[in-house]
Amino acid sequence: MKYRKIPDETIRRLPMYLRAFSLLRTEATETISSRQLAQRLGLNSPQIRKDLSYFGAFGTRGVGYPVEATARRIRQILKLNKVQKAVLIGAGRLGTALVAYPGFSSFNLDIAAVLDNDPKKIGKKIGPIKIENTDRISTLKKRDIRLAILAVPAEAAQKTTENLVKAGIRGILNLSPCHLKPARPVKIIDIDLASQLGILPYYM
Amino acid sequence: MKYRKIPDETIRRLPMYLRAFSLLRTEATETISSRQLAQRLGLNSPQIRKDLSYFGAFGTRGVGYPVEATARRIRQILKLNKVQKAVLIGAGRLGTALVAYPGFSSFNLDIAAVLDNDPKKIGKKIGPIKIENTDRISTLKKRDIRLAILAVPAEAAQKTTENLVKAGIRGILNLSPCHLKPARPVKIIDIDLASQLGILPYYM
DNA sequence: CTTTGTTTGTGAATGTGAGCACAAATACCA
DNA sequence: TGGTATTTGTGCTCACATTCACAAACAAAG
Ligand SMILES: NC(=O)c1ccc[n+]([C@@H]2O[C@H](COP(=O)([O-])OP(=O)(O)OC[C@H]3O[C@@H](n4cnc5c(N)ncnc54)[C@H](O)[C@@H]3O)[C@@H](O)[C@H]2O)c1
Ligand SMILES: NC(=O)c1ccc[n+]([C@@H]2O[C@H](COP(=O)([O-])OP(=O)(O)OC[C@H]3O[C@@H](n4cnc5c(N)ncnc54)[C@H](O)[C@@H]3O)[C@@H](O)[C@H]2O)c1
Repeated sequence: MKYRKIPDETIRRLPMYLRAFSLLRTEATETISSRQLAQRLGLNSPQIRKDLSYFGAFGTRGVGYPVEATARRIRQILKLNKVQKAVLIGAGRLGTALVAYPGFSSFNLDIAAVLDNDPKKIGKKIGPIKIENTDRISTLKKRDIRLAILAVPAEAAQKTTENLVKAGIRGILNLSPCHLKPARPVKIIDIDLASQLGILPYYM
Repeated sequence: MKYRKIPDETIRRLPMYLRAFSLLRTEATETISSRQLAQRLGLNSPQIRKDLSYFGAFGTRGVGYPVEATARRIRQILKLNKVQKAVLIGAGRLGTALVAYPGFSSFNLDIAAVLDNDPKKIGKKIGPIKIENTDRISTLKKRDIRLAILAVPAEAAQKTTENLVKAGIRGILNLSPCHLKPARPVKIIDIDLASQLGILPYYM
């Protein structure tokens, strides 16, 4: 295929593909066709083929995609072939749920630090990991932490973002219901749970 | 404007607009221009104007949009002008965080029931609300609960979905990392937190 | 009442992504 | 070796979404 910019939507789907391929491996499946995979994921099969073909041809015609090799390739594309460390800011209700979640490790994602500004929480542990004071944000760079999960109250989100960017953070998963304006351009993914629930009644 | 189908993307943004207008009301602002609002939300101003214009003209040229009236109108469009009750299935780490979250009420969303199948949890309380056994799913219809938040392990998600649909649920916010196949067509919104975090390294 | 400045509402243009349809490639069998 | 059944990879078309650009509407001031 001649060169074309890779759609953001394709990137957005890759982790889903990766999870499916990982699961197939545990089922000892060697190959899977785009049709079968589409069936599982609720997509159209040309969608999957096109998505994967952006990164070269790694299926076999008449057979399908090799599970092991394709998983490895997707991990490589997403830069998830080595462990990526993340910091959680805000050890509140949502934050602690995330830290305890074992599902990140299958993507090679590791919440390696937790920061909060509540003196009563600092020093306490969530599982194996100790909550640190927010001022330790400046140590993130040398600890090789480049991703952040932002789970602080909305009022604190903008200021925290500025500090994160100063600390060399390159990507932020923002769970607070507000628009962040980073000083330098940084990839930000917003997840607004309440808004999402608020959409549902419209479709009833 | 002549009739045109309302884009899903427009609907997706309405809760954001609603939140912004609600906030403006607390700031005692009477009107706001699309430019100012766009600035706050990180959008383009024509985007906002077009979105709102799908539902008729309710701004004033030269002035902007009336905060109070527009908020009311958006609530009406999203069917959030009356309280919408939701059930949470799965009182685990993520589920309890959601139940405790006060931010739903500003959308008139109310988590009115919590179900789990763990005998140790049934009967316990999360804040003011008692955890019920999963078999009580059949009582949801007569309790006027039409929305569900699904926060059970992935293995249980499909079976639970089938039961929810049987129980008359019309919309599901799915937090488990798998694709659901409802027996009848029902609006499902998937939020896959781990996948979202998994996207970030690509953009570094 | 007219002029000036502002902001909406919207047709048109542009951009982006999804889905179709089919040639090319491979496996398998007779 | 030739024929049949699959399934990939991809150009093309269509659908959807965003952005532009400007006329129409309104406020305020002189
Ligand atoms: N809990 C949910 O289900 C839910 C749902 C939707 C959105 N959210 C959003 O997620 C965010 C967190 O929600 P939560 O329910 O966990 O809130 P929470 O109040 O339980 O936790 C917030 C945590 O952030 C800490 N904090 C406050 N200011 C800080 C700062 N400047 N620096 C570092 N830490 C700080 C607090 O000490 C607290 O531990 C909020 O923005 C909320 O709107 C939460
Ligand atoms: N915790 C997170 O941060 C996080 C992040 C991403 C995705 N998720 C997803 O959200 C879902 C819930 O995650 P969690 O961390 O809260 O898990 P959890 O194990 O803490 O909680 C799951 C709860 O569901 C209950 N349950 C199990 N089977 C059930 C059934 N058939 N009917 C009713 N209840 C049942 C369990 O008793 C438990 O209380 C999972 O699918 C998980 O993959 C969670």
